[in-house]
Amino acid sequence: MFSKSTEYALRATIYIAQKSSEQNKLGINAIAAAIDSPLSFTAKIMQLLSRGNRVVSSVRGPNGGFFMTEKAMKLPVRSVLDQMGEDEVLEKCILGLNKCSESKPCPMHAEYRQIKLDMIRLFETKTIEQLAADLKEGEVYIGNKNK
Amino acid sequence: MFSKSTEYALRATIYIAQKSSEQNKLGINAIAAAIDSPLSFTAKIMQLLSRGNRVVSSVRGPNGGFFMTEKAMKLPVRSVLDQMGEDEVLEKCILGLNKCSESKPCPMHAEYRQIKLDMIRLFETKTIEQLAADLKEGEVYIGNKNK
DNA sequence: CTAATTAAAGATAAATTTATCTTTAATTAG
DNA sequence: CTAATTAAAGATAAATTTATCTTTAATTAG
Ligand code: FES
Ligand code: FES
Repeated sequence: MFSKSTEYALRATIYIAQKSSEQNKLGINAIAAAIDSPLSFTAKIMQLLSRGNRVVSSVRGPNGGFFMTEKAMKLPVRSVLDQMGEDEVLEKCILGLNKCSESKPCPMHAEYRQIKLDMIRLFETKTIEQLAADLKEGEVYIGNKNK
Repeated sequence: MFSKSTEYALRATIYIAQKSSEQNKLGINAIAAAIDSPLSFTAKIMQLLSRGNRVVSSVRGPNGGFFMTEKAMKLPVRSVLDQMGEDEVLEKCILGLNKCSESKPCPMHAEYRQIKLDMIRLFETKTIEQLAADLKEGEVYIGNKNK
């Protein structure tokens, strides 16, 4: 479905939303360890994810790190896709035609249509904050280690 | 969602199902032109797709080419994924955890669960033949050119 | 101001996917 | 049997994605 970059970005965002605040920032080491992702690659992804401080915010220097504002946590999960430049990914034709449309549909379009709409609705209505809350409950996992 | 290889494989299969028969085989040129895919790459994909003659069948030499048996056309679309070695793709965790499961779910699992089941059901119940029938009606497109 | 700390930026590298091209094998028509 | 035709197999190459490493810039504590 998503690229590794986007997967890590989603996991990192949810983790930061749950663990950090402007007073308590998270370093890249803590993030990569928690979401079980390659350190340097995750650092690269965090650059994209925090660019413009729209979704995740970052500060350099001692006591610096990554965090999210209360406002950013209320954004839909889709914002992470947008920030990563993957905003088209949910709209694509499942058979790879250049464009998914009602007027020139592929053979799977009619059946796939509702699934696609459900997917878009999920990403547009669910907020980062809501996912972070589930993580806080401890009933859900963000890495493979399940420490 | 799928790799380019799998997208071309799905499109090629549906096209072959609609246009070919054991008496009327399709050459690789005709297939690539119809589904609007790169010729040589498609040839490679057709090798995988026809290996074992499970989904698509192939015959070499004059009047050779690709075709599908009546029986193969009744297979679920999922068989194409299996044949391409992409049989795990529908089962994956949307956040990229090693394993999607009820016992160690990711933060999106609960909401994604139904979408995933819908997707699996679509690929397991819809047959290649059914998709080909829609294509025959001309209400549906398998390439970008829409000739 | 200086040293320490942290992310940003940039340069590469490794791995994978996508794509192309050439040679071989099978099959058929004549 | 021979020539023609077609896919299979194999060797590369190009492009993209994933990953790593080094240098730079920002920021803070002292
Ligand atoms: S056109 Fe293929 S999914 Fe909509
Ligand atoms: S565990 Fe992530 S989708 Fe099931």
